[in-house]
Amino acid sequence: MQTSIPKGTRDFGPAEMSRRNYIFETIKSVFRLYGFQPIETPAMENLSTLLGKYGEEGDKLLFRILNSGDFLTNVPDDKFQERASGSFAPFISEKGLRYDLTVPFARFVVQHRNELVFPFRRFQVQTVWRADRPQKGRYREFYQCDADVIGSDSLLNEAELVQIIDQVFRRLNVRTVVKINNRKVLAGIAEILGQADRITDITVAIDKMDKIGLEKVKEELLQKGVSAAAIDKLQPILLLEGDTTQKLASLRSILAASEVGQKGIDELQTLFDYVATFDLNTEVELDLTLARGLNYYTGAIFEVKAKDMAIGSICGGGRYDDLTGIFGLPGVSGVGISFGAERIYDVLLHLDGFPKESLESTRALFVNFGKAEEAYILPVLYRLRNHGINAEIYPEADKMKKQMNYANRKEIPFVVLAGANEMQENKFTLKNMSSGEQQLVSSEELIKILSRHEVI
RNA sequence: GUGGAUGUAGCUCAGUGGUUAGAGCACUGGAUUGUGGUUCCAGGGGUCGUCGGUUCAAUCCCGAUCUUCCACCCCA
Repeated sequence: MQTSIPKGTRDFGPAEMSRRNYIFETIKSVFRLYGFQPIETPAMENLSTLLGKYGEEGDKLLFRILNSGDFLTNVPDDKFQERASGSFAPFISEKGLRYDLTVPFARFVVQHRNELVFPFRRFQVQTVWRADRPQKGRYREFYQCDADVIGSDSLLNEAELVQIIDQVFRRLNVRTVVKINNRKVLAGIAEILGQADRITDITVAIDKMDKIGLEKVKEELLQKGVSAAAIDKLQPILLLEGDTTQKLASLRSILAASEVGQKGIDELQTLFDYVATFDLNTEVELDLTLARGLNYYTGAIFEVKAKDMAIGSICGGGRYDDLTGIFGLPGVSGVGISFGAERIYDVLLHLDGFPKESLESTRALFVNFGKAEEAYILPVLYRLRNHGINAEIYPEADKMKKQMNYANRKEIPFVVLAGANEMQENKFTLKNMSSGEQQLVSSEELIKILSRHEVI
C-alpha cells in the first residue's frame, strides 16, 4: 500500500521534534519572562470570523471545511444549477481552518472581554493552514509563535517587543537585524504624493525596493496608475541617507504638510529613543521601504532578518488599532509579533546552531539478559527514573549485538549490563558508549554518575 | 492563480522500445551463546507515481492527473 500525506504538509520524526521543541521552548520562555500568558484557540473557526479579514487573496487561501451530514440538502435548486462555487460554497461550508493566530485572537478578546485583565499580554504557539502553492520554506500547514499586547496604546509595548526579539535570537545564537517602519509615515508619503487612496499599491511596490530595485519599483508604480510627477517626488524619500536621527529629521521636513505623517515620525522617534537605552545584540534600523502586506497594521511595523542566511523574514509584526472593531469592540489597540519557527529552523540548521544535548532522549539503556536479570534491574530502573534520569530496559532478551545496536542507533550514551556476575556482587557494569570504557559500580554510584548532566 | 522542471527498492540514484530492472546505504540472518560502531558472507524487498493512448511489445514514446522542486503572485 502506497502511503502519502496531503500536499504541503510534513511528518516530524524524533530528531526533528527535539530540534523544533528547542526553538518553541526558547521563544515561549522569553514570552513568559515579559509577562505574556498562553492561550489556545480551536483549529477551526466559523467562516464568518475568518472571511474578509485577509483581503481577497487571503480569502482564496482559506481552507474550508465541508459541513457534516447530508450537506447538499440545504443548497437551493437554483444555486445547484448555477454551478458557481462563489454562491454555492456558503451552503455547504460554514467552518474553516485558521489562517493565522491574530484574527482568532481578536475574536477571543471580544468574546472573553469581561474575563480578561487589560492590557492583556498573550502568547500563542499553534499551527495555521493556508491553501497556498507550496515551495521551499512555504507549507500549507505550519506553526506561528505570536505574542501580542492588546488594550494599550503605549509605545513602551513596541519597545519591549524589540527587546523580546533581541532576547530570543540572542538565546538561539542567530545574528539579526530588526527593521522598523511606521504605517502612518507610509500614509503620510501617499498623502504628500497626492495619492492617499493608492496607499496599498504604493506600499506594496516600495516593499520590493531591496528585491527588484528602484527602476522596477518606478515601473510598477507607473503601471498601477501613479503619476510620473508623484513618482519623482517619492524617489528622494526612498533614497534617504544617513543614520536614523538624520533620516527622521529629513523625513520630518519632507512630510511637513501631512498630519498623519508627523504623527508617524513622532512614534518612530519615541520608539527609537526607548531602544537606544537598551543593551541589544541585534541591530535596529529604520527602513522606509518596509511595508508588510497585511493591511490591518496602522502604526509601527517590524521585520527581522537573519544576517547569515538569505531566507526572507524570520519574524514580523506591528500595531493594529482596530482589529477587534470588526467583531464589535471598537477602540482597542494592539501590537504584536510573530516568530516564523519553520524558517528559524532552517537558519539554525544552516548555521549548525542546534545544541547537541537537545537530541538526547534516553541517557541509559539496560541490556536484557533474561527473566532473573529483569527482576534485578527493574527496581534500580525505577529509582533512576525517580531521580529524573531518562532510562529504559530493552524489552526482550535478544542478542547482545542487537541490543547494543539499538543503543547506537538511538545515540544512547550509556549502557548498563547486569548479568549473573554483577548480580552476585550486587553491582552493575556501566559502559560509556562513546569511549567504550566500562566500570563496575553500585546502584548508588550508578545514579550519581548518570545524574551528571555534562555532555559526553 | 501563472510559467518551468521532476517522479525507478525504505533512502540516494544508475539504466533500457524486446527474456528474470540494477548499485550504494538501510533492513534481516550468519561468521561472533556477555559487548555495539569495522570487516566478510547470504537473504528479503520494486504492477519503474497513477490512469489512459500509440505499438506485435512501454519503466522508456504521447496525453491527462497527482507529488515534489524552482520562478512569479503573495507570504511565515
